[in-house]
Amino acid sequence: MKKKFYIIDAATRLFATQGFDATTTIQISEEAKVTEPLLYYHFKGKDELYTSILGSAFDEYLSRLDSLKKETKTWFEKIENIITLHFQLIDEKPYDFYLTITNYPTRLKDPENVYKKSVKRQSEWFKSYFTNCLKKGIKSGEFVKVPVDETVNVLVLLIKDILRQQSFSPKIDKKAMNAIIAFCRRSLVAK
Amino acid sequence: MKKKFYIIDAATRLFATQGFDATTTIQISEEAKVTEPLLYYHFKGKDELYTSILGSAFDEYLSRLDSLKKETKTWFEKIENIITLHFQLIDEKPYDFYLTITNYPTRLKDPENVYKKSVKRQSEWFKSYFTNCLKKGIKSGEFVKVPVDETVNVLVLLIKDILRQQSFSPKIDKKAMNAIIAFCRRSLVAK
Amino acid sequence: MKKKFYIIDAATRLFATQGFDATTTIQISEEAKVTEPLLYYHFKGKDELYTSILGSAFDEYLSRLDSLKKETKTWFEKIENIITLHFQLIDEKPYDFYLTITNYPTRLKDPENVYKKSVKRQSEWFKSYFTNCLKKGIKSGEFVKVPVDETVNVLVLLIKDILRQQSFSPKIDKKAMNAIIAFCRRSLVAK
Amino acid sequence: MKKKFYIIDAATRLFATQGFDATTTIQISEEAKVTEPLLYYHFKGKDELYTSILGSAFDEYLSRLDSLKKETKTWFEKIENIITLHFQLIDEKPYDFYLTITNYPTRLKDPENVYKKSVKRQSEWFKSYFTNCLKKGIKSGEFVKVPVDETVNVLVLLIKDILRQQSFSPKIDKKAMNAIIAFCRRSLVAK
DNA sequence: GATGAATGAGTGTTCATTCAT
DNA sequence: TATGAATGAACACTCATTCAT
Repeated sequence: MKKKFYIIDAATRLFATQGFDATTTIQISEEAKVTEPLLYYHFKGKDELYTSILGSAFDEYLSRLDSLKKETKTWFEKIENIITLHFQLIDEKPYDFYLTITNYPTRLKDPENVYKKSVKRQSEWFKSYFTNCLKKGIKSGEFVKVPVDETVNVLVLLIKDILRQQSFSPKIDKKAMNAIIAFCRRSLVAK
Repeated sequence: MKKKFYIIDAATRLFATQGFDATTTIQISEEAKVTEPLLYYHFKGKDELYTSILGSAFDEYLSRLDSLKKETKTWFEKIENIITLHFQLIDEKPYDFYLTITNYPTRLKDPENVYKKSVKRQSEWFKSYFTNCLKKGIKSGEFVKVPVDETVNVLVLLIKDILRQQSFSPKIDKKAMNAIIAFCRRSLVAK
Repeated sequence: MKKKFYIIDAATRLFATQGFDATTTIQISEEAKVTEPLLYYHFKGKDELYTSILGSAFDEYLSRLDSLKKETKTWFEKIENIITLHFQLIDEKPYDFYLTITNYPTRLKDPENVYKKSVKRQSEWFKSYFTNCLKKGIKSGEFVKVPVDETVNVLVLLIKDILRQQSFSPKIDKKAMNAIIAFCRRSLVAK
Repeated sequence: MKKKFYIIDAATRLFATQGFDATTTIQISEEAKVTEPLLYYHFKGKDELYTSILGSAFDEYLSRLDSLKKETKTWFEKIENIITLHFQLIDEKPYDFYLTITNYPTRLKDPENVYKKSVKRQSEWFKSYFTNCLKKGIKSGEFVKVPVDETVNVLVLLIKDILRQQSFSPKIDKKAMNAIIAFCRRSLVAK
């Protein structure tokens, strides 16, 4: 059972750094210090190993999103929290969370649509979260009047790039994080 | 000679949509309506075909950046132009320019460092362009006082995501474009 | 594991009869009644398969040379023994020993210099063996006075051709063997 | 027409040094400073190019054998002459004459049996030449009594090895040549 | 749980050869 | 004579996967 964990660990790292196609089952088994057939004992195949990892990553990702503080003093604090959270996530598990934003490997079979479903959930989560924030913030006068839907997209875009940009850097870059937060605050919060 | 162009065309499309590893030489030749060995007559191999395409894409990309209007009324107009340009680029040649921001395929051999050199040039271009804009704009009072280096990074991040996001959509999404521009303007331009 | 032996066996035969370049991996696998990839499970590639076979052949060859009787009544008997041994070797394993004298395939990669090292050992062995024989035999008056170094070369030449000539004949040709021995005896032994 | 000669020249050199299989038509054309299709204008293909070269080489070889002095004082002089001739041949055209003794490439098509016929002629020439020498020499008392047929084989063997051994050395090695002649003289000529 | 041995299907690449000009 | 462009057939090799134990 310990060995199963090694496999997952090695595979996650390799998939994230090299991509699905460039990672071979032999590489995974060697990196995990395990023989190749064991991989097939624990998983149906390379595809299932990937979707399994991806599924877990998305599950944790979404549950972390859900665990964000509900109560905040200002609406911008909600946006700030989400940016901060992503820097934390990447710091904890860079490879796992990076996989949630890489392109879906074209050759991967995903009969249960693990990827598709998760992406949909994630995208809906963001949309509803940011839409709510913006609408309420504008209404209360905290935010300037911005076109809600389009601005939501800009924010999602920025969030994704945090994952992409930071994934393989070792430590939280506080300056980068604060710059992004400040950039958004100036753009949204009314004087 | 016409056939060489077909090969480049097909390869660009496939590399951009499927990735380097998932694209096979036989796929390229079929898509280009050409036999496989012809690919090896015009290029040393799959690797050279890729780096050749990537090199051209970067060359055009960088020359388009250089051709941006030097004279502008305001400093923000310079930033606006660069955002607009990227929407145009993607509209013209979505596959070519998408390749400039995808991850470098780990298994690709690039003995002449086409990729590395181009990325360096591109990154230096952006850094110098945005740094100049911000410094001058702040000095003149057009922009609010922001930490220059960190804000440059935020802008670069946003630009790259325009390429990524829009690459496979057919038409320029004016609303999305204007939202990004407006988002940046509010964040930078002093009232 | 039995199948690994079949591969070696088939490869040896084919390399010896057709040469390295003219022998394809598929031919070897068919001859060995094995699938092609198995060849790559047991050996790194065609090159390593060849050098592995060549290495074993040289090892056995040199150990057989070393096992020659040390004690002989006359010095010529030593030369006679070496000629006889070569007829025996070819009779036992015609393909293996033939490989030790064929030209080194120009396209073969031999990073550990299996071939080069073995050829050097072999050539030094012959030189020292024959030089010793001739010098001692001349001193004792058994042999006529011949220029040692040059005559050594003539003898080596003759030995190699025994391997070459006999390799693909099924049985020891006693007449041919005795003719060579007699030819040498008349040329060397004093009346 | 000059270019045809370049092709033959380059091909001969490459075939001799690398072997038939390891030599590609591209290599030949590059070495000859000619384009590949020209090779097919002058010859039916790689096979015909090889057999053509081989045929010429054999023709010249056999005509040189025929041109040996008929009149000699002693019978051994005839044997001496043939050894000397081979050192000369190799000195003049090392690649051409080397090809006459390399193994016949298994994959080569030779519909007119250029190789087979030439080898037969050559072998018959040697047999008749040496048999005549030995018989006459023994009868006249110049040679010791040796078994003719077997000794002929020994001599042929030695001759072939001269070609093989010397082919890629630049200059005639007089010492080696004299050693071989002396070796044979002692073995054959009666005191 | 775990593994050494084995394989079907495919991958990038090369080669001798031909075609159109 | 001469060549740039093109191809059918084959080649060495890899990969995800399975089987027997």
